[in-house]
Amino acid sequence: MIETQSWRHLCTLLKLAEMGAHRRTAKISTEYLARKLGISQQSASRHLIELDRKGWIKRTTTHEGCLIRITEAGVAELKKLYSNMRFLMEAAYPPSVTIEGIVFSGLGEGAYYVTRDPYRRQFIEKLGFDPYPGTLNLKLVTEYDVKTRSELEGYPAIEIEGFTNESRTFGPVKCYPAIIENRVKGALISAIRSHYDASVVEIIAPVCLRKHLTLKDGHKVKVEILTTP
Amino acid sequence: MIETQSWRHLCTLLKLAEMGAHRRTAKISTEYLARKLGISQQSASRHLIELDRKGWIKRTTTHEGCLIRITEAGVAELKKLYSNMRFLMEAAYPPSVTIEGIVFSGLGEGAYYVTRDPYRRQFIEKLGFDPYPGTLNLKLVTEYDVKTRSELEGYPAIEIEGFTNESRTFGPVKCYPAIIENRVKGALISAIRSHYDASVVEIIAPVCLRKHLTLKDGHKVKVEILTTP
DNA sequence: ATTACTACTAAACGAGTAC
DNA sequence: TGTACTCGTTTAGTAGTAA
Repeated sequence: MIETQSWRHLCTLLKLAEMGAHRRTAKISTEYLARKLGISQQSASRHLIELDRKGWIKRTTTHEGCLIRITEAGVAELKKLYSNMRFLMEAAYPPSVTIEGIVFSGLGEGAYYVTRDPYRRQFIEKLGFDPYPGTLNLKLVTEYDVKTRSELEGYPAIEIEGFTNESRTFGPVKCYPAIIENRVKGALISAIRSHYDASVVEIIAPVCLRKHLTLKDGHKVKVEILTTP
Repeated sequence: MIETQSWRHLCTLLKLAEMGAHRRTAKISTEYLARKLGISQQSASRHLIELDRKGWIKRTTTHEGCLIRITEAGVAELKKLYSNMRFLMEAAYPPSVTIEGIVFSGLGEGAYYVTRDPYRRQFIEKLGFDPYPGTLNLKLVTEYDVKTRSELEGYPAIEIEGFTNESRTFGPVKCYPAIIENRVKGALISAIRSHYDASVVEIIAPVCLRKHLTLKDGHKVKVEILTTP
């Protein structure tokens, strides 16, 4: 989110802001800034030169110290970091989690459920794609993946309503938008079939994932689940 | 506020938090972290070791990556930075401003005003000290200092009410708690005497500043004004 | 007083590689 | 795959000092 090279400059900028330079032109000597940063006067001087070159501060050097004002661009950098942190500290759940599982073949009922029209229409409406008729089954093999998947239950999901037709009842389904193998947008769906345990997940996508990603049974697949729908 | 040496670690910690490691144990390979930070895998590895040693993260290395969880101490560091930034970005005025002025002798009326009982009782009650009978006059010589002083008008001040006695009316006074020469707590007072212009300020303190700081006319004095009373 | 240059030192980094 | 060590290189930091 923020380039590493910028960090050192961001620190200095933050300290300048603590001295009020983001609201008003502040008179700050390099020696004073250096003391506040715990570095040498020479380094502080260099930092200021670099920040100026970068356009993050506007500076006038006088024989009594520097008159420093953080520019719009500089303030924008600080705000970026701030809103980033605010999101981080105040969000109740992470923006995304990643799990890995091993491809295996189910009994093929996935296709049956996914293509039931009441489900399908909701997938199109709420997920934004018409799912390929079939699900990709993944077996979660590590304790970490199973735990991560179970934590998903606490996060907000896209709810697909259940329905009843002449012969039987189809339960509600929770969907989590996901990115499969960093490339394909799809969704993790839960509870279509309750007879699989917590160590199994099913993935749908607008395309046939097996073909599209040339997957075979036993392959390991990475799924990044987006928790902010 | 934050030691310079910590900043590099704080960056890495922040990135780990972005991956959710402040809420849950996250599986993060050094190579992945390195890519996100824009550094080498070796450096990321070293950073993790150092964060672990520092007690900011708890780590288990496996052959599939590291299981990383930010500790209480680590989260505390992030929160410290966050609240620091929040204060910075959301406050309407800086926590303190510093001005410098040259000592000069007034006509001695400062003592008269400061010792009027209705004023004096309010100084004791609202500023927490009994002012030395007399004011230190400072002439602001740079444009910067005059401008800074004028900005003070917009900040919240301690209000001393005016009063009327048998002979005349004494106007209200605004006070700003201040630290003089980094050592003595006092206050900048405004509008006791309106015939001085904006380039003059008067300082009161519980002690005689001229004696206490061995000041003479022409000496330069630094006053840090606290804007959060 | 200041700022900031040059020359040098210390620290961080990353390539190669062992495990 | 992974992590993390050594070691040469690069970068950041400091001391001295000119302006």
